[in-house]
Amino acid sequence: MPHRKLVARLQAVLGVSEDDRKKLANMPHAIKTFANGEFVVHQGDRTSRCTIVMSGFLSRQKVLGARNQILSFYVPGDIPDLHTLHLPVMDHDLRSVGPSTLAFVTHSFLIDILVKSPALMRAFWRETLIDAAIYREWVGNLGSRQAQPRLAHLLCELATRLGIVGLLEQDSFDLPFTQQDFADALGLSAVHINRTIQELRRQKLVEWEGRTVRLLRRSELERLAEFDPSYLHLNKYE
Amino acid sequence: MPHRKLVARLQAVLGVSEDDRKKLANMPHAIKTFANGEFVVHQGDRTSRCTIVMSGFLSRQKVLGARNQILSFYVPGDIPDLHTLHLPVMDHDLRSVGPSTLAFVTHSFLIDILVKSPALMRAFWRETLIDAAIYREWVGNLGSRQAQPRLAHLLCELATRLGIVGLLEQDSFDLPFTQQDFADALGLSAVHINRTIQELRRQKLVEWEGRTVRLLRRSELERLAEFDPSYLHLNKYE
DNA sequence: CGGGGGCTTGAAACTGATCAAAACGCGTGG
DNA sequence: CCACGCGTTTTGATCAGTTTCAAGCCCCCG
Repeated sequence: MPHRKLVARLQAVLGVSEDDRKKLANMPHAIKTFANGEFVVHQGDRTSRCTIVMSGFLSRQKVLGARNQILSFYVPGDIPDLHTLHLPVMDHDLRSVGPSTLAFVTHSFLIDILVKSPALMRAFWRETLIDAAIYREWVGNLGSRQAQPRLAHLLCELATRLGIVGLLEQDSFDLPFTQQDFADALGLSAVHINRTIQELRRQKLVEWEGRTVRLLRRSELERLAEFDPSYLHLNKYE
Repeated sequence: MPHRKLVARLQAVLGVSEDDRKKLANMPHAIKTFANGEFVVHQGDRTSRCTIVMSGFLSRQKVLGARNQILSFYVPGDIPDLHTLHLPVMDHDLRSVGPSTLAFVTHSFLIDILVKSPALMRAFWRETLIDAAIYREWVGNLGSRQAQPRLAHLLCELATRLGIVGLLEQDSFDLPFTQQDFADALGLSAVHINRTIQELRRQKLVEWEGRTVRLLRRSELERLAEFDPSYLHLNKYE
């Protein structure tokens, strides 16, 4: 059952019936692995299938002038292009950060099961709304915080989202991101990201060696980042 | 028929049948006017109705540290809190910028007509997806452009969105926004917004007196802003 | 006529960018 | 097993864009 993480997420986010759970578990799908940096979908593509992240990470990005702006990250269990159900032309790229394994499900199949199950429709719509809430939070993060709290906020978000799908161990997680990736996501230069990380290390708020990040004194870090997870709408009634 | 602008928008965005159009036109609703700066909904409120902007402007905002970050603007025809259908707890404030007239429609009524009309469901879901696409664009705008193109991009977006609902005359439009509002939206200081406006004026890219903005040499301005309206998904098949 | 909010201006301070180079680490091929 | 090479991280120095603070101005509204 390859969609375990997706099903787990949908359940965490909104009660899904036993019947619907079966439908999800038995979705016809194609599986493909992607190498680091490989494009999954290009800006301007018209697509007729959705992507489910099974392992690894994706970034949504857009080339703006000289920059490669990252608009969001996706973790296992996410459906980064669920919106293509109703907006089939991609207005940005989807790219693998580190190696990843993805499942593809056709729009027609999804539409079919959504039409038959209002609860599932609601759950999927809700997923796209939470995606939007995350962008909103990023707008606030980029618009109003300086480098240190800005980076801290992203780390808190990633930790929380990874926690939902069981990829967090004692506030520690593996990320295939380079410092340049953080720079691209946060609107800062790679050099400044480096110095900001060092500052977080110096303050004993994170351990960060290679691709492994551990949040120390997480509540302290969340205070610094003004992180309030309510925008992730983890409670299925909110 | 108070929802003319909304109906016009939904038609522009996705074909809606004659029957559905009637349903929309006859929605039971309450109308209320708001003064400049008045709050429509507060962060944390649990709401059971949606708001349609009939005239004026709303801003979605959140207090972050010392800043009052504006996350988006809404123009006539928009439904700024459509997402509360599935995420009833607001994670930010909704506030009138200048005086506005708003219509309120209950969730229960909307759910009812959406369940009965898949086309309408699709149209509304799509609206929330376009809302998300706008946030994405803002993330890119804040993360990768400096003051002048950043402001120019926002102006181009507002002009385009106002154009859809017929509030643009020869690239000229009225905005009740102060320079501080632009600062709050763009993550810049009011002083710098002021200097940036002056620079745009000096380059004869805008006329900007009081509350009236006119875009001169719009294509030039769009080039400066790297503005590509495709993210607004005005074409109903994209 | 007075008051106040918004706009404008100037000067100084600061955050983060840029440029450049060195150090590090890791996989590959010899 | 070592040497090479390339991408990433780190460091230093200088530079640029933007903020902050402060004051003055303008204009509309009461």
